Amino acid sequence: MTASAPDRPAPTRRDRSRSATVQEILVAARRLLVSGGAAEISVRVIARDLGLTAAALYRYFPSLDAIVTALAINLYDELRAQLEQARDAGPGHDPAGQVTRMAWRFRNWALAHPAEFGLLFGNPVPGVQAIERDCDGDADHAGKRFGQLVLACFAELWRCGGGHPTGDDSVGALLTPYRETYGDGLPDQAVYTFLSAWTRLYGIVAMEVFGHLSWAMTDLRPMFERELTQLIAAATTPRLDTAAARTRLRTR
Amino acid sequence: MTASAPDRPAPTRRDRSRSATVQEILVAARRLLVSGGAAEISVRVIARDLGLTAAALYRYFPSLDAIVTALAINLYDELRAQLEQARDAGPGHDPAGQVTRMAWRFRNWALAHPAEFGLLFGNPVPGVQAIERDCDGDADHAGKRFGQLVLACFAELWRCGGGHPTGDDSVGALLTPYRETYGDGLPDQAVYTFLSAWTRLYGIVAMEVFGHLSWAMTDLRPMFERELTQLIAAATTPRLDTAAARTRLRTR
DNA sequence: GAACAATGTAAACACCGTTTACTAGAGTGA
DNA sequence: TCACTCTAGTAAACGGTGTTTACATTGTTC
Repeated sequence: MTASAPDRPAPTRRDRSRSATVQEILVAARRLLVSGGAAEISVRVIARDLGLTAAALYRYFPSLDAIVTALAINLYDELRAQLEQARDAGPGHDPAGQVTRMAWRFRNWALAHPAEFGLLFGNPVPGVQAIERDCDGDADHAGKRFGQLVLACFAELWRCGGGHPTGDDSVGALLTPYRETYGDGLPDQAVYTFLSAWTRLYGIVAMEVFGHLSWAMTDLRPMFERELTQLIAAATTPRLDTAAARTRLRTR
Repeated sequence: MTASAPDRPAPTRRDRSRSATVQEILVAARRLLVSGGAAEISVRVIARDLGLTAAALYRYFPSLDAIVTALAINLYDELRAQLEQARDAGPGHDPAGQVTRMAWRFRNWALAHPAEFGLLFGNPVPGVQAIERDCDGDADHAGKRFGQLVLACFAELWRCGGGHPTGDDSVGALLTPYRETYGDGLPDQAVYTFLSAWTRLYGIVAMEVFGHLSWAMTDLRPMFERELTQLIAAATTPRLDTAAARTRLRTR
């Protein structure tokens, strides 16, 4: 991140001091994010926290948006590390357990860090959109890497569950962005099922974190749990849910 | 909204001029919202648009947040009107068709008005949170009225579909906020199924509007369609999905 | 030690939300 | 009609923001 050349040019004392300051800036930025949302992040307040002038921060970041961007990348990394840890916190080859643990870890992280979740997965913010814009086609895209992490486990679950391709492959055409990055190692149906599952879980977590369902429900944990077990089942024995629903509709 | 007393005191010429200015303010605020998100809404820019001084706006709204709040209420009303129109744009008694049309209208409105959707259903914004805070327990709560509108049709669909209560009523305890406002005219299972359906559709729409799935998928319309047909089926013949999934899990 | 890049500052610019004091004018009751 | 009140507007100010500029200082390096 800090070293630009592929052959590390022996980080000097100033380099270390510099990256330490960068980290201090991001820590202060996160404190502001937590205290009152992304709008609260301010160059002058961060500078005050570090005992600096606002103008000094421009030696480290070209703009406020760049600070928000760097913070968002950090948060993506943190969340990804959380999921990796959850994935590896169980027995050897157990894709169902891995996916389950990762899903729960995601929900727990989101509820414990609502402001951070809002920055990454809520309303688009200029600094966060920049991540997706500037890294187009790059495998280093934070959102892609995050999706890829979960998808890898889900794919293993799909394979072990004996996922057969169904006759319905109408979704294939929609997956071109995915194909461009990850190729065609997985059947359309597997990728689609994963994206549908991810969307369902995201919806529940977002509803809960944003409080948009608080007028009706106190706790969305049971809903998350049901959805999750259903999704694991759908991944191991695919087609059952959708095929049943379609048959049911046709016979009405 | 403008008249405070229950017996209208004959709106004078000044009253009309006043509410016209209020509307102008909200129109300008919406233009800013559309142009670049909620953060773009600014007292001074609105005033400039109307040919006024910034201070003049404080004769109409006590703060910028209050303007955002009023705008959000307006948007809720607009969306509600859209859904009502979609509901009534079909044959007489057809709850399944009504719910389907409302769902599609919701998605279309969200995609056509991403900034507005973001204000209402995205990251919590101070001015929008105020709606939910100040109207606590009040039936005039915008979010509640919105939910109630869809729920009414869904409930009719549930009744006509021969919805039976299942043995699983563990979700009842979670619905206390709902019960406090709407009483117990509907079985727990019906309310829960509705909330689950609403959450699923919300997740898909939010993913698409916010662009969080653009790295993998171009168009979430087919996903929305599948989810919707599944949900209609689940409402008319409940228990089938969850019961099947649970049995499937148990026999693994 | 001299040259040089990195890091900091102070000051300014153009914005922002909000408050205050003040004024022109419309509406109203005697 | 006159006097009074209330409304809707203004200008000016206060403290806040992101950002740029010119300048000073410090640390590294030859």
